[in-house]
Amino acid sequence: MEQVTLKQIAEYLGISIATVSKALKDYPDVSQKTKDLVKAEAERLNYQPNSFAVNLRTKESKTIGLIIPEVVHFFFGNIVRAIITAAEKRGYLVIILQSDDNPELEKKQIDLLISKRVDGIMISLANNTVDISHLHKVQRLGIPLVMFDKISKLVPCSKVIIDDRKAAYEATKHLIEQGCTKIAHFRGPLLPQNSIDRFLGYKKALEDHGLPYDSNMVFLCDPITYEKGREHARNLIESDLEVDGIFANTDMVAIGALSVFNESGIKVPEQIKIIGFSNWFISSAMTPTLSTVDQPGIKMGKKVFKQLYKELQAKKNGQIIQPETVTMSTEVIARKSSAMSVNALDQDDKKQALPFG
Amino acid sequence: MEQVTLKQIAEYLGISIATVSKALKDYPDVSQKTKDLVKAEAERLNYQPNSFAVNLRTKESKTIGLIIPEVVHFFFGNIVRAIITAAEKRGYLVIILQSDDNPELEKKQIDLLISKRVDGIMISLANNTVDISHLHKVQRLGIPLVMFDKISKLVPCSKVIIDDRKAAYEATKHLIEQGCTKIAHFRGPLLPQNSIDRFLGYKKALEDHGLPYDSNMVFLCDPITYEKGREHARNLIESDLEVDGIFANTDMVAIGALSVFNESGIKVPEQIKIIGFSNWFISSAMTPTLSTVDQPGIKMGKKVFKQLYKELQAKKNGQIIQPETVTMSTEVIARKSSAMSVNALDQDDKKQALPFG
DNA sequence: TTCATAACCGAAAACGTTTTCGTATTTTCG
DNA sequence: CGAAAATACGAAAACGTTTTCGGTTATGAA
Repeated sequence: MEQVTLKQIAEYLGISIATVSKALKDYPDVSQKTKDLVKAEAERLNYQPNSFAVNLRTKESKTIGLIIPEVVHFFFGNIVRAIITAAEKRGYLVIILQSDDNPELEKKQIDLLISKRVDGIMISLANNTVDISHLHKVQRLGIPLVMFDKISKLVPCSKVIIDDRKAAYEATKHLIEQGCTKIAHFRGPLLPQNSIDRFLGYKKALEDHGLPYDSNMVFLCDPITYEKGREHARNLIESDLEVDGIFANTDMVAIGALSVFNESGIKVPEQIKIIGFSNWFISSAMTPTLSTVDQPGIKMGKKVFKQLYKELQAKKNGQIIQPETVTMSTEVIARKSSAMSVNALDQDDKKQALPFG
Repeated sequence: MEQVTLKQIAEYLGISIATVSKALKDYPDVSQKTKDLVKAEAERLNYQPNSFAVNLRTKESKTIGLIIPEVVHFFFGNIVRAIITAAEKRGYLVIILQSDDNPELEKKQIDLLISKRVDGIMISLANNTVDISHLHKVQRLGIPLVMFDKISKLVPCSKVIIDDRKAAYEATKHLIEQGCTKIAHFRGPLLPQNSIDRFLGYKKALEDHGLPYDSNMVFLCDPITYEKGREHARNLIESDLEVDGIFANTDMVAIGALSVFNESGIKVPEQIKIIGFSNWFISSAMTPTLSTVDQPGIKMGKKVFKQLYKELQAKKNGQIIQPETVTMSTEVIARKSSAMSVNALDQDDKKQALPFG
């Protein structure tokens, strides 16, 4: 029932606590004989070190914190999964907190993690976080910090991101190559760097291909939801705008739009082509299948932890490490929703997102 | 940079550590004057108790563990989110581990949580967990344990589940009420109680409505994936089975089947009606929208934590608590994929057009 | 004044581990 | 054989907190 302690093993064997401790950790100044004895006894009693005491003594918890806006989100879900797995391999556990895109909450959660004395923190910012004093606090306390996806350039820490601008450029370019000349953009909120960059990439692609930019063709989705996608698709239908392509900030929005077109008898991709963003699993299950931009969640998660781990090690060894920014590459996944002709092959759809369940 | 300790506050104010500690916790044997002084100083120095020391002293970590088969899963995602939020409100943090439906891993993770000395554990079992000795170990150590969704009846702990059998019964009944008489079931793996119960509910509904049960109409989906749904839908089309309805073990499978029908020009719901299970968000975004059974993830998550919290409190007060099993209610969500045809004659014609092959 | 009582404070143990440093014993080898 | 070196072990401090219990001072009543 009660957990065994070093003391009990020591008393049983008639030796000191110190020796028991050292024997279990293979210190060189313990004879092989006592090591064997101690280990056997520890095994027999099913000894497990009391991590509270270890934490107090070693001043580390082997626990790291992760704050994300939303767990129930395909992209983040993949990242979370990858981080948990990678961390576990290195003996770290992950405490996950969800900010609900609420900067106040985010701040509180940082404080919580600090008070729990986590060894490091990984965070993807809430959409409208502007005050970043809580992150500075983390750095002031010397706690390794890695930001990903939704980052702030004002915090001098390592970051793992994708090149949203380039990705959006490629997505828009894809539509152009498929023959679109009047491309609308369903953009995300005004504040986060991501949606700004995606918007800029869209705009740049138009310019580079000699297409006019028209601000009426940009629809603001705040929040970025399925419903907003539907709403703007209806707006589009009722307006007198001529549109033959849509680049949506995220798959959710694209799917919303797609559903409206399906219901209204507007043919996708014949009458209008659509491309989303993130490559959620579900995008490959739509009818027609949704073209999108693959955002490598799993790779990113791995990288995020790897970076944090590097800094944890550096801190242990008393080294100072320079912040690094890693940019992950993305890839346009061409599916039917942006196909040039109905006959267009959908064969190279091997790049599937991971299944849900 | 370095965190402030009680000792520092004590030295600064020229009083003892004990008094500082007690002042901060409003012990009655400290004068108001010193309380004010201490609190002001603590505030000024931004004092935060060292949780390692508190843990060691109080023997609790204010941290609980959560093991689920898959984070990237709509249903679990909702549960996770609800648990995290509820836990946070009570001052608990949640360590999340993902078993990947792997019993070995599950076992290791339980050990990890035990060694981290979490105050309690919540778990949804891996699909093919049969050996439950690790759970008995948890109970032997007196760690409060709550199981949910994927449970084992062999473990005497509190459980939060849905009545899968009844839910499946209702879903099947719904199809019957919509006019289906030849209903196939895409079932889940053989082991987990969930898929057994859903299968039994399906069978019972057939019997109660005078429809014959045919084991050829039951297709095993192991694992329960989109791909399996597609695969069996194709099998169905190529077979000479007459089928006018499908009850799928989960939305993912249903969506897989739906996509095959869409591609093959088979009209849903006119030629075949489909109902899924879980009410993933995406089911409402399909074309046609997918009928399903709503599984209240958020409510369940709240309940799971509430139950665990109750047991944590009981343990603190030295009380013994009887395990409780809470059954959450589900609800059939009727959407287009199971809608009755507008024209009854039309429906009859279609029925004759079957089988597909 | 004297004693009982209340109010306030601090010494110290305890939680279980890690690690330094000192000491006792054994071994080595000229 | 004796000194130096290697080997094996333990005492004790430290991590920062909580809490018991005893002691000191102020307060009030007799």
